Amino acid sequence: MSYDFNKIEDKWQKYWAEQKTFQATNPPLEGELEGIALPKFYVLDMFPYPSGAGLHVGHPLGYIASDIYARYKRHKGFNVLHPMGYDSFGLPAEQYAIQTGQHPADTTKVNIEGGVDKEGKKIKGYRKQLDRMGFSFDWSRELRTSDPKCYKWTQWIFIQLFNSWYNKDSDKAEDIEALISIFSSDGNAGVNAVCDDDIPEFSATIWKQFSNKEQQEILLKYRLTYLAETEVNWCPDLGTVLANDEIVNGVSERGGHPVTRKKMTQWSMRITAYAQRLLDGLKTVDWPQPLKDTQANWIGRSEGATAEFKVLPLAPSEGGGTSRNSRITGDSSIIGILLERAKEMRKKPTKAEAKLWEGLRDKKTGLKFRRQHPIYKYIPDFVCLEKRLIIEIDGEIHQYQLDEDAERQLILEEKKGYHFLRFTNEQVLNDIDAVIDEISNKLKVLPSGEDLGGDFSNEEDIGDIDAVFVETQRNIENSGIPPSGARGISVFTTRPDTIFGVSFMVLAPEHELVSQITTPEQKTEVEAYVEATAKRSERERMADVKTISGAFTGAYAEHPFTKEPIPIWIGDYVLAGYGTGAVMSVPCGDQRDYDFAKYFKIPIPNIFEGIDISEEAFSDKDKTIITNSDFLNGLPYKKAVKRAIFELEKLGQGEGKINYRLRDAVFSRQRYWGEPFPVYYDADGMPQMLDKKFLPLELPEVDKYLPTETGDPPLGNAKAWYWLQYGDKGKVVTKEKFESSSPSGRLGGDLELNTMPGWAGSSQYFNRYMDPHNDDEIFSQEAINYWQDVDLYIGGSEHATGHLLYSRFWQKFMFDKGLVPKDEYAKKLINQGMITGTSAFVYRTFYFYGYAHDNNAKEGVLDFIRERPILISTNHHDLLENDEYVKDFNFINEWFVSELKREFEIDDVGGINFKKTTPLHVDVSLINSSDELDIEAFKNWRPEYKNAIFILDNGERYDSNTSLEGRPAGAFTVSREVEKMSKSKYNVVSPDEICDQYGADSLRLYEMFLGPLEQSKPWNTAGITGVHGFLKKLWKLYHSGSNGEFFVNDSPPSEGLGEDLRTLHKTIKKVEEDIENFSFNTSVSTFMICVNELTAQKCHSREILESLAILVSPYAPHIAEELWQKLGHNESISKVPFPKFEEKYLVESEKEYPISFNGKMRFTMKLSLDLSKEDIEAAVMAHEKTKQQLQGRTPKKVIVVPGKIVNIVG
RNA sequence: GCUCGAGUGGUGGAAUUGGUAGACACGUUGGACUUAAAAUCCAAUGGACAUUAGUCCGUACGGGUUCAAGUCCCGUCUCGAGUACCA
Repeated sequence: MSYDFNKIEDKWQKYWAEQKTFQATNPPLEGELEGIALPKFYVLDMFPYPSGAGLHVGHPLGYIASDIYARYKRHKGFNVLHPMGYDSFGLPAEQYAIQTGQHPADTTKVNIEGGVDKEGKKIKGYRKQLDRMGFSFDWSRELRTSDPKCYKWTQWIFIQLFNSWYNKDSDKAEDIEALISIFSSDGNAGVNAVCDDDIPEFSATIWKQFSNKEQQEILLKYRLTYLAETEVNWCPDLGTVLANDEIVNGVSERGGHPVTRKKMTQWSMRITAYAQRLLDGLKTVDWPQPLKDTQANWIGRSEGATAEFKVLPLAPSEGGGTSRNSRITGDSSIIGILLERAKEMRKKPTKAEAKLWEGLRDKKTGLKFRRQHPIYKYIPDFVCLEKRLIIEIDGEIHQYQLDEDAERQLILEEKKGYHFLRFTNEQVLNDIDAVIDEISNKLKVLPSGEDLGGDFSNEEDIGDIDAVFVETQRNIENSGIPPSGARGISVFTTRPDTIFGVSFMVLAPEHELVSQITTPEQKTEVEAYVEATAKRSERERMADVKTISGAFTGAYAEHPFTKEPIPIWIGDYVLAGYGTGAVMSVPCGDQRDYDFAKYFKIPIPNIFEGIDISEEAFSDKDKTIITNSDFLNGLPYKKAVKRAIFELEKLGQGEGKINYRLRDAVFSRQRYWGEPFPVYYDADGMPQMLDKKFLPLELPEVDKYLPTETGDPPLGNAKAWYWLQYGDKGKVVTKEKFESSSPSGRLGGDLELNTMPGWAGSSQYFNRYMDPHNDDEIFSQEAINYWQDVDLYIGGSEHATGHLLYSRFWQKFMFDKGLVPKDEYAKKLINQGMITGTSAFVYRTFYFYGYAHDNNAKEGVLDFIRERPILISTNHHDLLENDEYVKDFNFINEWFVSELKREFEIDDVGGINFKKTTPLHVDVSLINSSDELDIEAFKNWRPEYKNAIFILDNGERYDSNTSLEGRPAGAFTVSREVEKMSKSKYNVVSPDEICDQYGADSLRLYEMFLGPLEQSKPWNTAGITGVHGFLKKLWKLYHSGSNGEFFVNDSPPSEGLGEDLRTLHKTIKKVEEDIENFSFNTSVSTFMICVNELTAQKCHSREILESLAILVSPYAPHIAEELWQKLGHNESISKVPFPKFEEKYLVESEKEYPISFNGKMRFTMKLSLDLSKEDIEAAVMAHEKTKQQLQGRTPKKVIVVPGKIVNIVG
C-alpha cells in the first residue's frame, strides 16, 4: 500500500473538524472535573490580515512552528489554547472598495471564506488554505475584528481609557471620578499626573465655578485618551493620518506616498504615561533581543538635565524688544486672560519658586497658599488670601523691574491692604527652613480676612483689569525685559558636564520664543529663515542632513555659571518636537554643534583635557576629563554630570531629568473600514461616550468610501450618523431626525467621523480569545485567571514598534484597572524569519541595426527586429559580463544579419549589440528543478515573446521557425536570485500547490527543515523531495509486509541487539530538546536519521513504531494519525502521552576515540569507556598507526580526555 | 552615523560546556532496474596534489590565547535588520 497523502490528509482534517479535537476547554464549573487537572498552555500566532492575494509559502512558517509546539504540549499533558482569527479591518479592503465600489465587509468575507467576488476574482479563502495545512486551531474561538461583536469590546476599552487618568504618585491608571473628586476638594495643585503641559492651576473653588464645558475641557487634558489638536503625519494621497510606525523613510509604509506635517484635532492615546513601565517590562519577558532593542530605542529614554538659560535684556541701542501680538482678544473672558498669564508663568517656575512652593503647598504652614494667583491687577508669586500675605521671590529679573515692583507693592499695600514678604533666590535655595519660619511668624501676627479666592466677579475689578494688564505688558516690553522669555530658555541636555563648553544656543525655528526675542535688526533674516524651513517638507529635512543652515536672533542668553552672554541662534537641526525644542550648543563635544559653529564662525571653546578638537568634536564620554570648567575641572564624565546637576539645582536653574522620545499615539484615522468611536459630540461640542449598554456602535453604511466634499472622513457620507438618546433608549438617526427631536431630556449629537487605527483591534485580542463569546464582559475573570497570559507568541518582527508596543500599553492599562492578572501578556515571543522567493530571470539583449538610411523601402526592418527579441540563457549572460561573448557567439550575429539581408535585401546591416541586456522576471512555475525554462510554456505565458529567439545553453538557436521535430535538444537555463516573495516578481509559491503535489505533512516538514525558525531563508521547491522521500520511507517502515502491506510485530524490542531501542531513545532525547529550544530544523534531521537507522535495522517492533508515530505527530500529524489508527487505536493520536526518554538505552561501553596529533585528527580507535587515562594512553601508544605518525619521535605530552578525545603533542 | 544580528561546500544548513568541521537534505556525477520516462535502490561528492597508502589547505580576513578554536579574545572587511539631526 503506497503513501496516499491526499487521501490521508483529507480524512484526518475532516476527522479533527468533526470531533472538535482541538477545542480548548475553559476551567469547568464546580463539580465538573474534566480539564481542571490540566495545566494550561497558550500558544498564539500574530493576528493575520486576510488579504485577497491569499497565502504564500512564507506565511505559514510561524503557524507551523506554533502548531508543532501546541501539539507537542498536548502530548505533554497540557490543556492547550491555540486560537486563530483575523485582523479584518484594514487599508487594502478599503482601497479595493474605493476602486470597485464593493463593500469591504463583503470582500473581507470572501477573502476569509473563499468564493468569487463581484469583480469575478476567484479567491481560495484564508480559512481553506489554513485548514489544508492541518493546523490544530480551536476554530470555535475565531475572532474577526470587523465583527461588531468583536469591536464592541474595542469600543469598550476605549471608553475605559477615556475614563482614566494616570496618577504618577501611585504610578498607575486611575478612574477619572477620583480625579474629579480631588479637583472638587483640593483643586489640581496637588495632583501629580501625566497630562498636557498647559494646564492652569486652579483651586477647588475655581473648579466648582468652571462651567461644565470648561471642566470637560480640563479633564480632557488628563484622560488617557484625549482629543487634542496635534501635529500629525498627514498623507494626502491616502487621505488619512499615519502613526509614526506607519512611516518609513518619510513616506507611507503602504504605497510609499509622501507625508506632511499638519495640525488636526485628533484622538490620542497617552502612551507616554507608560514609557518607563514599557521599558522596564522588557526586562521581564523572554523576547528576542533585537525586538527589545527596537522597542527600547523607540521609547528612547535619555538621562540628563534641564538647564535654564536666562534671556538677557536687550541693550537700549538695539531698540529693545519686538512687537508682540497682543494676547487680548475681544471675546476672551478676563478670567481667561489672567489664568492664561498665570498658567504660562506656572509652567516655568524657577527652582526657587518650586522649592518654596513645596514648603507652602497643602497647607503646610497651616494656611492655604496659592501660587501665581491673580490679585487685582497683578500676579504675585505666592499669596495667602486669608491673611492677605503676598510672598515674592526676587530673582535676577527683578533687578530690571524694581520700579514696577515697588509701584505694585505700593498699590497692593495701600489700596488693597496686602502685606508683603520678599526673599531672594539664594535665601530660598540655601535656607528654606529660615524662609518658612519667617513666613509662619508673619502669618501669626496678621489678622484673618475672608478667602477672596476666585473673587473675580467684582464689577469694579473687571472694569480695569483688562486695561491694567495690557498696560503692564506694555511696560514690560518697553523696559527691554524679554517678555515670556523672562524666565529663560529651558534646554534638555544629556551632557550637563559640558556646560562650560557652551558657546551658543539654538532654538528650533518653530520655537515660540523666536518671534519674541528676535531683535529688529535680525527680524528680516530670522523671519525669512523660519518661512523657508516651514516650506521644506519633513522628508526634505530628513534627506538633507548635510546642509547647515540657521540664523542669528540678535538676542543673548546668560550662562548660568559664568554669566557670560551667549548668542541665541535658530536652526533646523534642532527639532521642535524633542525635549524643549532648544539646545545648549557645545561645539567641542557634539558634532552637529561643531559643524554649526564652524559654518557660522562661532567660537569653539575646548573643555576637554588633552583632546585636540581642531578637526572634529569629541564625544567619547568614557575618556572625558573636563577642564576650563570652574568647579568641574579634572572630573571624569560621571562625576562631572552629578556635580553639574547639583550646581544647577543650587542655582535654581536646572535639575536632573529623564526624557523620552516616545510620543503620544494618534488614534484617529480618516478611514471607513475601522472601528467606529463610541463617541458623540454634545451641544457644547464636547465628546461624550456612549453608555456600555448601547455598544457596539455599528459602522454605518455609506455610498462611497472617499472623503466627503467638505473634506470630512468617509463616515461623513453616512446618511444617519447622529446619536439620539432619551434615558435608556438611544439610537443612531439622521441629522434631520435629530434636529426635529425634542430637546427636553435629550442626549446626543453628531457622532465621531474618524475610525480607529489598525492596531486598536489587535491590542487585546489575545485576552478576548480566552472567552470569545462572552456578551456581558470582555472576558470573565474565571477565564483570564485560568489562562493568565500567552506562553508562546509567534509572529513577524515588523510589528516591533506597532502592535507589540501598543498592545503592551493596553495590557498595562488593563492591569492597572485590575482586569488582567499580568502586566505583560506574552512570556515568550519568537520572530519567525521571512521566507524569501527565488526569482527566475531570462535576459533580453538589445541590438542596434545600421543600414543605408533614407531607404523608405526598408520600413519594415524595425518591426521585424522588434518582433524578434533575443533571449539568452544565463551562461551566455555570464559570458557577456566577462566580455567574452561576442567573439564566441558571433555566429548568432552573423545569422541575424543574414536573416535581415534575406528579408530586406540590404547589405550594410550593422549588427547585434549583445552587451546591453535587461533581466526579465519569469514565473517560477515555468522552471524545472534544474533551473531550466519550459520555453513553450513561457511563450504561452508571455504572448509578446511568441516570436522570440532563444539562445540555449549550448549556443543553439531556438525560435518560432524551428519545427517541433527539429527542435534543438539543449536546455535553456535561467538565472536565479533571492528576492522578497511577491506577485510582481512572479516568484510566489502557494502552499496549495505544494499540498497538491507533496501533501501538507511534506510542506510542514520542509518549512521546518529549511533552517532555524528566526532566520530568513530562500524558498526552493526542488528541495522538498528530500522530506517527501522521508515520509515515504517512514510509511514503508510500517508497511514492510508483502506487497507493502502494513506490518508490525509484537515481539519485545530487546530481542534483537537492542539497537532499535537505542535509536528510538536517542531520537526521543534529541527531539524533545529541539522542540523545547524551538530548533525545529534539527529535529527533522533527527527523524530522518532515526528512520534510516530503523530501516537498516529492519525494525518491525510495535513498541518502537508506536513511539515513533507519537514523536513525529506534532510535525506530520496526518501520517501519524493514519499510522496510529493502523496500529490499532481508535482515538486520535493528538493527546497520547509523549514517549518517555530512558537514559539506560543510551549507555555505551565503547567509544570510537578520535586520535589527534598536534590537534589534527588522524585516525579513530575503538576503546572501552571503562579504561583509565593511563590505560587509554597505553593503548593508543601501542597502536601501529601511532608509531607511524610519530615516526620514531617521542611525544612531549599526551592529552587524554576520557570519553572525548586523545591528543598527542610532539 | 549609531544599535543589533550574521558571514561554514554548488545550495539550505548541522556541529551540546572549546574536543572527529561539513550531520541531514537538495543538486551534481556514475551505476542498477526499465522499451522509455517517472519512481526506487546503490556509490561518489569541500578544494588541491597523489589517484594505493597518503599529504597539504580549508568555517569572511589579519592576529592572539590553548594540547586543541567554526566556537574564546583583539583588530579589519562584507552583508542584513532597526533607527536616524533625539541634544
